[in-house]
Amino acid sequence: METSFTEENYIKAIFKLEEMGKSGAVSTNDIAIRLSMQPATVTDMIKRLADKKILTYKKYHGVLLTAKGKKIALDVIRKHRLWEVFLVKKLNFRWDEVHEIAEQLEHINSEALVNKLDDFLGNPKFDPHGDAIPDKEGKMRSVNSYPLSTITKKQTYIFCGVVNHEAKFLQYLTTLDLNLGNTIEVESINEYDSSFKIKINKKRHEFLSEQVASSILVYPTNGK
Amino acid sequence: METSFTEENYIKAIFKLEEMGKSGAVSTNDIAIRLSMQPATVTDMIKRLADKKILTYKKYHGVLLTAKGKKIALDVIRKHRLWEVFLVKKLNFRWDEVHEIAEQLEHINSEALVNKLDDFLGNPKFDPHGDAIPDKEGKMRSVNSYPLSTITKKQTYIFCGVVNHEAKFLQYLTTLDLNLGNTIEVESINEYDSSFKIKINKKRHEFLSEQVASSILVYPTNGK
DNA sequence: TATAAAATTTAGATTAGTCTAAAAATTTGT
DNA sequence: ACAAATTTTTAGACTAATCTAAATTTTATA
Repeated sequence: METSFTEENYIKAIFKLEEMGKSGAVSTNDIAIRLSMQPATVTDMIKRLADKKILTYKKYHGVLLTAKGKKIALDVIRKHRLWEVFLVKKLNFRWDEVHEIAEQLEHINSEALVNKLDDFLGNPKFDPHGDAIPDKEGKMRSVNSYPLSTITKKQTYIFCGVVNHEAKFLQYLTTLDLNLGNTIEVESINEYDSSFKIKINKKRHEFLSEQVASSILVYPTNGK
Repeated sequence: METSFTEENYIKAIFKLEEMGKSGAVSTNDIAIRLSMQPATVTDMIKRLADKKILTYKKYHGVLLTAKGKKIALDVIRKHRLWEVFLVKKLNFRWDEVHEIAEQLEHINSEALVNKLDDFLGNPKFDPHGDAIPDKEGKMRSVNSYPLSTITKKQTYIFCGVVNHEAKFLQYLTTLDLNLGNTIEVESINEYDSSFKIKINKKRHEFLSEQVASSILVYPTNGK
């Protein structure tokens, strides 16, 4: 019934790959790459997870989480994101410092703890990177947001999340003083290199490369 | 350099046994009993810890922690006790509920986290059971307290700690509404069964068996 | 559509942490 | 001080999680 630290990391990785891949089974290789592990190791583990009914596995054809597997993944993600809120809001960590610590805290096993933590934090719906926090049942808000790089209309958007959680990237946004919830007014899009000229919070003008724009999620100020 | 979850539990157990035993090496058997493990398993582990210079080991003659081993133990104890304060003061857990959760949290590895947690809690000196919290350097307050059962003088004492951390025992104290910091006035001591008649906070009269009195730590209100 | 390339699995090995049973060393009780 | 009891260690085995190398299956391409 219990899942080990290691198993939880596999389950989380598979959950994220399923989300990204949109439809279709998740391959052994993709899991191996995501976890920096050898494919042979992954084969062993997915056999064990299949025995535990956490996923379905067809030899040479990848895996899919069962409902049970998805629930475990969502529980771990819930804990990860709540702990990130705690670290930023209560302990004053920066948003680029919390990921590694939350990777440890997410495996602490106590239903009472996660629920009391949730209440203590005021039942937040989003973590410091703008990711939605699943509730006890695994349900979470779905926000219609898009990478800034896919935007073509020159209008005003709200910066509501990041795709990339690397410290270097987050620190770069901090140097721009670009924070979650800020408005981003698209002033022009460079056809040649797909870079953006924007105005942040109706005040400062900034330049964003395509690389940066593709890691920034926004939604339009009007429709949402 | 890093210590595993399992190693940390051995180190902590040995530290506590050294404290209890007062002088002399800690035996394989005592460690095995404390950790509910087979002596053969303990022998294996202490060999590994000796290789890592965490303790000194002489075959058939038990172990003693090195300075390095003691520092690791104190770091784990510091984390355990700070997390207990967090659970009780911030998340409203009862003092009888926090031990198991803190047993997990104490192994989270992040110096920044423990130090920020310490500050967030206001740098507490004692945990919810009255145990002193080591600081960054491993130093902690030493309080001259004694089990109530060793008291012979009929005077007023302060209830400042418990020896026994079992939930059942703590819950019993809660039903008596006997809390850390309360005054305990010793009214009489039964010679026959060593039980105590006391007055709590100058208000309520209660009866404590020798068994309970031996798990309660007090210090006199005048001298300390 | 046959074959080369890529992905996946199998086989065999390693380490940490655990066990039981047997052997060895120490301690204890006359 | 020696035999019995107790404690500790050794030997051999197991599981979870990992690896490398070789074999197999699938996929892509010419």
